[in-house]
Amino acid sequence: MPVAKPESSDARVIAHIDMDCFYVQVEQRKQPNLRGQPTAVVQYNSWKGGGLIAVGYEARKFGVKRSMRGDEAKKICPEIQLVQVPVARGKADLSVYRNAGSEVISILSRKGRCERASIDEVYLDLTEAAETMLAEHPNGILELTDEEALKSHVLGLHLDGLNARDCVREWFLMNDGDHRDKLLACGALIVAELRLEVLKETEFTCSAGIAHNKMLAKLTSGMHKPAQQTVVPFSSVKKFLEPLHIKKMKQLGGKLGTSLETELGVSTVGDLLQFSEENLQERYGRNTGTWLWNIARGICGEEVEGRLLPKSHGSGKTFPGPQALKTLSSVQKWLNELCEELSERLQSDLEQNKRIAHTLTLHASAYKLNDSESLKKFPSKSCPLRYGTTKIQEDSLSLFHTGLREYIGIYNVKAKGSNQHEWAITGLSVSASKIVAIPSGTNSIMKYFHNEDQNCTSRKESDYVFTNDAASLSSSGHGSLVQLHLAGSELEPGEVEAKTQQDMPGLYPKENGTEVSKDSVFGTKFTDNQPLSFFQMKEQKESLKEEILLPPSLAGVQSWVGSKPTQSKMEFVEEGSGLSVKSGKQKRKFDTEKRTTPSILRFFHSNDEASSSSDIGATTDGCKGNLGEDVLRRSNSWNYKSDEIDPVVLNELPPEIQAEVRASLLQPQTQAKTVKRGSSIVHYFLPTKNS
DNA sequence: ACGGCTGATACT
DNA sequence: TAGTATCAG
Repeated sequence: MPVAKPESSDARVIAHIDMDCFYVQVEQRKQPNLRGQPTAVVQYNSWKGGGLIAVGYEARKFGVKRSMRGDEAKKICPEIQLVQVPVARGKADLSVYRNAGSEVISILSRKGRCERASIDEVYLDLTEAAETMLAEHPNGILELTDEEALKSHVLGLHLDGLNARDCVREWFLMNDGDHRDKLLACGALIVAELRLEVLKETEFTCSAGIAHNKMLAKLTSGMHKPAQQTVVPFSSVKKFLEPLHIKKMKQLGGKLGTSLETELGVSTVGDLLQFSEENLQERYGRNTGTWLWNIARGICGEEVEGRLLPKSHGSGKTFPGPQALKTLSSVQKWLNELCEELSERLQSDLEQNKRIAHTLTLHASAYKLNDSESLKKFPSKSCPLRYGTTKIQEDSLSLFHTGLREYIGIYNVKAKGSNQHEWAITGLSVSASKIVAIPSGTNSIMKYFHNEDQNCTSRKESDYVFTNDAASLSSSGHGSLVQLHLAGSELEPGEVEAKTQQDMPGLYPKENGTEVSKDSVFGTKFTDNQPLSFFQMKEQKESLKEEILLPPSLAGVQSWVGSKPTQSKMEFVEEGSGLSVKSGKQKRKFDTEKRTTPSILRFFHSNDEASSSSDIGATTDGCKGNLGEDVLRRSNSWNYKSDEIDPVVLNELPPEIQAEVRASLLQPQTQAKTVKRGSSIVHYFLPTKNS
């Protein structure tokens, strides 16, 4: 749920940009003859004309609404042009809209920190740009105000008698005005400029809200559509919010908003003001309580995250009612389609953005026939993600089996075996998450992630095994380190070292290495045959929480040990299809814990003996087989908390590495506190230019 | 027996 | 953690 964040004392300038009926615009650009005509985009069309997912403004005049069926829309608006969403692999494919969104983002990210909020929405932090502009034009910005900015809507402006336009001009000029409002005026100018650039370069129009925080910007970006912008001066916040229905507020459109209405009798934001923070905390918990208290007053400290790329990719499809999947083979067929799309998107993310996803998750929805517990939810399952279409397909199917067994229950499995008519699948989706950027300058790693077609015919260098094992490997026992194993590769360790060094100049410390302090080590020891380089984390004084500090992709290229382990306390164990590492200490721990295994992170592995033999069981029924068990094992196999990188350690790294580590951090919300405003983390997420 | 598909976030 | 729930558009 919502989380409260204090708002900094300094005034910020935040914009929320919202593309106007985006999918429709994309289609109209593709087919210019549709411009000016009532248009909507529909998804599938065999059943009642398909579902509308975007409606153009001309069509809205007729009362056409999103989530109407195509047939309904035709009734209301016979002239309506219904454009279908592209279909690929038997399902809707939104990639053209995703790519169009990327075009926009790459333009908007020019002027400040930029956060991709959704496929057609963006937040911008324009504080620095606005401050700079104001500093350069202390006597007013009239000469800068262009036509577009003067069309802004300024909330709370009294338009008594005067021409609205003159009022706005006056507001932009205010010499006596509040400093904060002057900043907003600059922000409005910048946004107007950006919107024009977007229009010029993409042919898309958008609307915008400009305010001191995300909440207010978001709230107002949609107030005047299409192709207009709205400013929220500090002084008008209170009056603006008071009469607003609470369900209009982001996060309050659902159950929480309903609860406020029914339990507290609150219908407008103003009504919320009567409740003390303590009261709200008692009812909704500390975080949510404070958050509610704050937003009622227009306070919202949420930062604009510098993120231009999505944090996950997914591909899914529903199979409503009669189309529900009732056989394993139909499930497999559809999973294969979904995985194919996902794999394609992962591959292009890798090529365009140099990012690697680490987790594969399967979601399904199902109902049971003739069963009292037919409401039970199908469990989601996940495992480490291996690149390659068929690997993703295999793993997804295993995850499905694991989920299915849990769903129908172990007893039924035993009794009924492969009875195919106890369940029906109404929805399937596969997604890839924990996406981490590969540090720049490590292009060599790219070739280890190619498509499986290439994979089969090329060398077997894909035998790297990233081992990422908290607390088990460091000599101290408390620290952690991350290692890259070279298992059975045709490349010799020396070759790899040379390669890596060549690709990452400056990555390795100088000959004699750095001084190693007692508590905190960025140690690297080279011996002739045993290059041993690793980060060892500082021992936590207060807690023994395990922590792994680097995303595996980073860690993997920055440190590795030869194929022979040197640490005396370790033993390498062949287990299933991968290498495991155990320390004596950890062994005990694992033995007492249910189905825990030493950690192994394998991004991929070769189409090798070990993997194919035990990895994925037969796709037949598998009520008894250990289908999915390997997957389950892998799913426990790694963890790290990148936000727990010891700053002492981090600061000892070469500057460029530091930057990369920071850029790769997961959990940006904790990071946001320490990131200086305007420090350009976005730099590491270069926009992808889609042609 | 239809609002589909895709994403983010927070809790546990 | 992984898995669930909620929310949004």
